[in-house]
Amino acid sequence: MARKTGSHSEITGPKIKQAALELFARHGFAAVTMRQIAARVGVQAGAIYNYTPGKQALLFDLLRGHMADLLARWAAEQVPHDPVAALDHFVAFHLDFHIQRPDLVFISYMELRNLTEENFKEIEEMRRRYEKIVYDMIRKGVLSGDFQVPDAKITSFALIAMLTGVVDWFREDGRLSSTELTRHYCALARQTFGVNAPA
Amino acid sequence: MARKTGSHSEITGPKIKQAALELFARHGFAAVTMRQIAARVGVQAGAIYNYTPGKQALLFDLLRGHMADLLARWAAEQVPHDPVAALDHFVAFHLDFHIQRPDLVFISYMELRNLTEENFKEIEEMRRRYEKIVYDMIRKGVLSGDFQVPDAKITSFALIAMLTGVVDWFREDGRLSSTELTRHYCALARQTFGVNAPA
DNA sequence: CATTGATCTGAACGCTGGTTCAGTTAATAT
DNA sequence: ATATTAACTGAACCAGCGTTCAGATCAATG
Repeated sequence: MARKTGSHSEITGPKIKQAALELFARHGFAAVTMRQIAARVGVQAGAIYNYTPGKQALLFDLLRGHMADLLARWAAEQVPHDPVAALDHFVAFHLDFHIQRPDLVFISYMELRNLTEENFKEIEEMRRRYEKIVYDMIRKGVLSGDFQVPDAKITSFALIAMLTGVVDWFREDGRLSSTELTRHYCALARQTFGVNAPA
Repeated sequence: MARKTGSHSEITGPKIKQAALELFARHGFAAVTMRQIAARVGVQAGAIYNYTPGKQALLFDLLRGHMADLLARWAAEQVPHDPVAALDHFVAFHLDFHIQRPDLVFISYMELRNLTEENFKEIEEMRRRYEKIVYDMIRKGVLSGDFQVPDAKITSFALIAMLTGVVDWFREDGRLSSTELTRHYCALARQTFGVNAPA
């Protein structure tokens, strides 16, 4: 053998993923060319195919990795039993996770339809698992009497939408710090859920 | 002269816009070809250029028309003076307008980055005007003491996000009628805004 | 130093894109 | 009947696409 496996590949591989991520987020999957990705890495287009079977796989890996990361991190969280504390915990977790990955969040929503049917189903399944977590959390709070919401399903969608929408405008160097952001959204979510007294 | 101006064009023109709208919404602007649009209208690709300067103009006209429609319709609304009634009114208006135009709502969010910089600015400006309407409504309610929210700006974004997110899942033939939907969201919005007694 | 094989280049392939335009068609006006 | 012209066709143009691959490169090995 000569040249240890991955002497450059350990650099080029991740650089390709990163370049693809940034370009997909900025211009959209369909509008980005393999040559643009290659140029950003400092390589010719053909070299990309040493690291991925094609453009579709590049997108799919990004989305699957993102969703897997989201689910794994939530699974590792210690969620309080008290429904109101659990809500606070979820709001903080979701905001923190998402504002740290604006590009991934963006393409995970925008580029779903550029996945093949097969790949789409896999991502959709992961997304549903996450939505179910929220739904179950709300149901528990409703049953315990801590939450008062018009409809648990609607409320789960509304919560996710209002939280995830944050990445559209939040900037680290903006008016609000991420700590203040979380505090405000915890308060807002409690109101939305009809929580009366602070826990 | 022969053949009255627009004997067919009054049919073909709108059909092109409609076909472009549906295809852009389903597959994304970048993934749709002029030939696909033409095929759906029952015409050759070249014929489209009798009605629009190009693909970019097709997208821009759809987005500008949508935003202009939104602003014009809101301007025509008789908004109650009472902040809580005004909130209900806005929620009903926004939901009604958006669930009637899921495709336009979808592309107005998804395809912004496929606009030229110039065109983007024009749409962005209209969007800001709409967001200001919501912000001003919230400020009034906060000042009158009817609303209690952690931050008016955040709350305006949160409200728009949670309402607009509805088009992602709402279906006319689903579990909820649009009337029930509106009722639930009015209740949810009131809670979110910290409104105590029903008006 | 010669060998090896992971890594990358550069050119090519077949295809499809938006757009253009000379020419055809057909409905109306005279 | 003939002239007029809006509406459309069909073919072409060129640029660019994703992908492939034979060969160049070169750091580590023996």
